Amino acid sequence: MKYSASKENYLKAVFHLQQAQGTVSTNALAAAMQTRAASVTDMLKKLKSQKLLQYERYKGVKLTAEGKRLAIHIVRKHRLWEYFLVDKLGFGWEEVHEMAEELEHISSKKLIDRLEEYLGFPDTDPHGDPIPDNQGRMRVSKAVQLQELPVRTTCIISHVGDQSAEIMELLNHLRLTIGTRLEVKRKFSFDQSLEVMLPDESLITISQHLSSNLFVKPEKNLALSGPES
Amino acid sequence: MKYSASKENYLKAVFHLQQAQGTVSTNALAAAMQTRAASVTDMLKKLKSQKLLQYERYKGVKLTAEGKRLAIHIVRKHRLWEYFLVDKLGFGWEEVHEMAEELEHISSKKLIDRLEEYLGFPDTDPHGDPIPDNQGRMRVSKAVQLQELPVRTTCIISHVGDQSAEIMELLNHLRLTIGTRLEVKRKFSFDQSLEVMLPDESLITISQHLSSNLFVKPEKNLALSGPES
DNA sequence: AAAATTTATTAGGCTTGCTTAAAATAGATT
DNA sequence: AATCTATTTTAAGCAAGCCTAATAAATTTT
Repeated sequence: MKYSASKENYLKAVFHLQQAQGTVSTNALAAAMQTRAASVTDMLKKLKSQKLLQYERYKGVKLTAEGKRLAIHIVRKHRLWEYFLVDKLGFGWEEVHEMAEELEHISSKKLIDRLEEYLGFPDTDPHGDPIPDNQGRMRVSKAVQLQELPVRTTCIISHVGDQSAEIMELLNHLRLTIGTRLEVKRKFSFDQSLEVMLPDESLITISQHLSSNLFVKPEKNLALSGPES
Repeated sequence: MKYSASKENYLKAVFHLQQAQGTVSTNALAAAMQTRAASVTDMLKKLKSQKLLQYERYKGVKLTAEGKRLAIHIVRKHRLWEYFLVDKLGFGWEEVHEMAEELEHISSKKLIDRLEEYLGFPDTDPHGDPIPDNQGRMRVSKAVQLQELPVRTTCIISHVGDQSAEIMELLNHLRLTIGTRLEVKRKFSFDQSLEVMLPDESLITISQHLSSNLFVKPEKNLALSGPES
């Protein structure tokens, strides 16, 4: 069965929102889809009648197994195309999101499987997000928010929560990319900002807003190993 | 300015039809678009109001300069994606048309220019049709219909007029591909069929219907050079 | 040239995905 | 518990792109 680009976008948005929230509200969806709550209610009824999600008036929404399967497949397409654009066509990781928003709706399953093979079965997209395999299995990322790390921890940036051009502009300016190694030096309780050290030993300050969007893999801290093994 | 996939498809269809016919009738368009004449009339009014084509009721239709520019750009995208699918992803030339019908509507101009570069600025798509450059210039093919060649001429298949799966099935069966060298051995006036010789010296018969869809580049006949140099 | 036929257009209606404005429900406040 | 407020739904309507049926114009036949 084929679904419209609009329906696919709703499924994808519910999928992403329910990662965080469990069940998704009409207003949250309207914000994510840049549309009005009334439009969302309309669409939820249609998607419910197609058994792609569970929906009770005034009670929010959750994907069914089938809805989730479809959503993951769209995420897979999005991330594989992003990888293609960066790795093969030489785009910057900050400029590929919009193009991938269109390419993710290309329907051929065979095409996306061949593309994955051509790209060498990459694990993650250029933003560090995991790429689901053709069975919908996604390697779970053990990344945590930079915000949550204690002082003196070393870590590596593994992905970026927000995908906006604005955050990309800031990250480029600070010379932060996927794979950059950081050490948390200080935390300021006043505004929850962090001071971190880059590989070249320079120090920069990161706002709470930014650090909550930076996901990192903690690195075993060689300098001081804690009490646990 | 961005146009819907449907509008782009109409422009492309008018472009292809007016190559042959000069001015295009409503019914011809309806057949090409697999829709009804009434729907075509509706759409022609919209495209006219956007100055993409010249249209007078009951008098058929022609693209304006701007409409033609857009149509060529869509053809460019279609053919570059086809080339990508065959050359990079390893699809057969007979299976890529449908996928390219979707991919041709991806809007980013930068993407298609980068893709062209990545592919090495190919001249023709896998069907032998010329790929317009990013200024819309198309290398004019000097190909003629196989049908029109005189007996004893040698030629090379350069492209295929029809893009259907049916013609592909037949060509695969006869082992005819772009680049195959042929010599016209006999012409039968009864049904306009041809007997041609393949590189392995085998002889096959080609119907008028097929030979009018096979475009060839005449090769200078080395065996017997005619009176003209 | 009138009649018959083909071709094209108009009229009215459907679905999808969106909108605004009004009404209903849920959740919070007193 | 009653009221207020925020959230959500319903109602009505619009544009795009399609449909069928009816009508009009052009073309062919007689």
